Amino acid sequence: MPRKTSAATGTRPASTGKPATINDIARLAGVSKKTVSRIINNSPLVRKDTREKVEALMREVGYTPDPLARGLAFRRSFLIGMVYDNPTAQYIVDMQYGALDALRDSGYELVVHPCDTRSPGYIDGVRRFVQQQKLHGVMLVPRASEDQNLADMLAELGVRYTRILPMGVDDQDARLVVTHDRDGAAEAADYLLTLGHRDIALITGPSAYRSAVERTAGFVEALASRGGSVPKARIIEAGYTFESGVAAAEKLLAGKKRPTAIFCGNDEMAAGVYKVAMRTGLSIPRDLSVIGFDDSPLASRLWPSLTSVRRHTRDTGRIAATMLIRAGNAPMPVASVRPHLVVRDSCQPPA
Amino acid sequence: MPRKTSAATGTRPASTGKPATINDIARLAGVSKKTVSRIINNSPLVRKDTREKVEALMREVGYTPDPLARGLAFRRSFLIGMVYDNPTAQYIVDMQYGALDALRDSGYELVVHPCDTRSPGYIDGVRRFVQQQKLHGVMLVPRASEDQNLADMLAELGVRYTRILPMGVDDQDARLVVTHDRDGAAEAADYLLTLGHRDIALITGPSAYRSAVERTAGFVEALASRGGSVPKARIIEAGYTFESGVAAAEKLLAGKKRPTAIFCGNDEMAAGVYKVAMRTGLSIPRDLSVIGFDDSPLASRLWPSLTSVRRHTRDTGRIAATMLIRAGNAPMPVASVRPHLVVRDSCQPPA
DNA sequence: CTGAAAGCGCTTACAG
DNA sequence: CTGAAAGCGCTTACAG
Repeated sequence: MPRKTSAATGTRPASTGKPATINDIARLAGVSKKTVSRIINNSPLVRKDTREKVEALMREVGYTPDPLARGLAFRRSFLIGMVYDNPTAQYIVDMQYGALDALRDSGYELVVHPCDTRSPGYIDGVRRFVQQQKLHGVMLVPRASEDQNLADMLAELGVRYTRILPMGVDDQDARLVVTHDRDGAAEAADYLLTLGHRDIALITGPSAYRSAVERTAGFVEALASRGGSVPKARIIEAGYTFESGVAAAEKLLAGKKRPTAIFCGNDEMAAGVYKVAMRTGLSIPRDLSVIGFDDSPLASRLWPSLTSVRRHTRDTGRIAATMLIRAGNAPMPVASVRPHLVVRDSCQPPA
Repeated sequence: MPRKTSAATGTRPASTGKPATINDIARLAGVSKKTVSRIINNSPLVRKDTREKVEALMREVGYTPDPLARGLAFRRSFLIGMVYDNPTAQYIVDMQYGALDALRDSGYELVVHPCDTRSPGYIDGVRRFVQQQKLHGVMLVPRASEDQNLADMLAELGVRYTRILPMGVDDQDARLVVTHDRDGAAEAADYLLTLGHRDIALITGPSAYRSAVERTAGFVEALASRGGSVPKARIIEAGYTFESGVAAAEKLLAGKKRPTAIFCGNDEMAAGVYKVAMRTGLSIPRDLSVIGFDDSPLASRLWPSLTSVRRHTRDTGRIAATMLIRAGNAPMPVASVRPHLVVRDSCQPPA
């Protein structure tokens, strides 16, 4: 049987199906495996021509180092964990896509780890995950990212992690991605004021969620800074769910003294407002203006399409993952992402 | 400084923070590391009392074998890859949750790998992913699962994989999970016939998707088996997207000879029908009955809530992952999941 | 700038 | 049923 030989050198054994190892490269290049290792790890202690020769060979052979072997020797895998406790599918998927954008061709892979922050043993579950897999880094996504105990556990383990948070927080061990939810809510407030609304109601997420607190504060403060205000009775705390949005809207729209606009902490609850308005015979936006938060696909599926605050989730995920795999412990301790309002058809000046 | 000693033996060194290794266990148990290895791998070649003694010790110490080291020795990691090319967030997330249900406490982890089946190099991308990570197994999710070339590549690599498919297919190398989309569509047809509809239209997904073909066939055949039929002009091929649903609905609802009911290949397109109906002043379900497919969250967010076919995606993911990690190449080559109709408020008898 | 030795924590192949 | 030796494909620590 004729052996296929490398067109370039003639010395490389026929492609046997078995991937090349560091030993193959070292032998073929006539250097020690340690030199190959230095090249793999971008050590400066390699002569330029040696490096170029070996790199060319690695490309020709299609060599990539075995992450399992590297991981064993490094005592650390090439896996990035994404830890989250969030029911919104689009948000999670966008975050994953973003992370994968950053990880593509980096040699790192993304391992997903949803958890339930309300269950007592969840921190231990994350610890086992991180420790056993010897993760290279962990992305903490809201609301899991808000749990200081989780972050403390990770810091104690000495594993690097990023926290994606609606606002700044004091954490020396973390790399932070701040999403500035306040700004998005403020923009919504400005928009409604500009349209002429004065009687505005809020349906907020649970006050145990920082995102809910931030969005509410951002909205109320922006209103106040322009002379507006929201009476307490016009603020209803709901649960970020469709059903809770329905319940809140029923309260707000029951009497004859209805608000002319409602700002919702997310799109799900805004959809709940739509449902109640439809049932009640109220026309959006003629009788009632509505704004959501998330700019989920739902926003454009509703009729009329929903004005909402876009969060740039994919960018957020990309930045968070990049901070984890970037070489060195260099700067970039805090990154920022800012939301912005996407205007659609759910608002108009009050009657 | 007082050393903490094991209450049980007094011989175990204080927990130093460093996880125990197979050598620690062997030494402490007074057996060879090979015996510990046999126990880890459930070999029958271990005396019962030896096994129990060692297992108790492992539990006490909190020992879990290092997947990196095992992977290196096995030449195979403990990672399951999920390969998909699907834009629907909820579907992907449900599939992931299902897979994670199966993987929980199994020692395996889930690595996600979205891809673009229309890009030319995507199969090579999956190959590199599978080969470099030495994946233990791969889950192929629609529509990537429909690509025979992808499956062939995996078979050639000798890696085990599951294909989740709308219908049966001939693939000796795969473990199959058949979702029987036909049955769900047939149930929708029966329901509309029972309500009294005779002039029914279809908005289908792209005919290049097996799911679209199956759903259409299932619907049309069920109609035919009860004496009904759908004229060609009443079947519009769309793209599974909201926008394409809008365009299709505009055609169907333009003239005065409107159908009394529309069956859509997914919920996204059904939302498009809603939009056009709203805009046109048609009332659902009074003037028009609508059925979707997916039973996505969108279905209950729309008003009136959408009758739709539920797919049991999480179960599907759980079964597919289970087939991958189940020991041995035992039976269970094909599993089945069946959809069913969830009746809500979007249908009623025709006027 | 380069390399030979030892080791990461497991398993395979072989011997008993 | 049990174990000593060699090896998986890399890196660290040390020497030159």
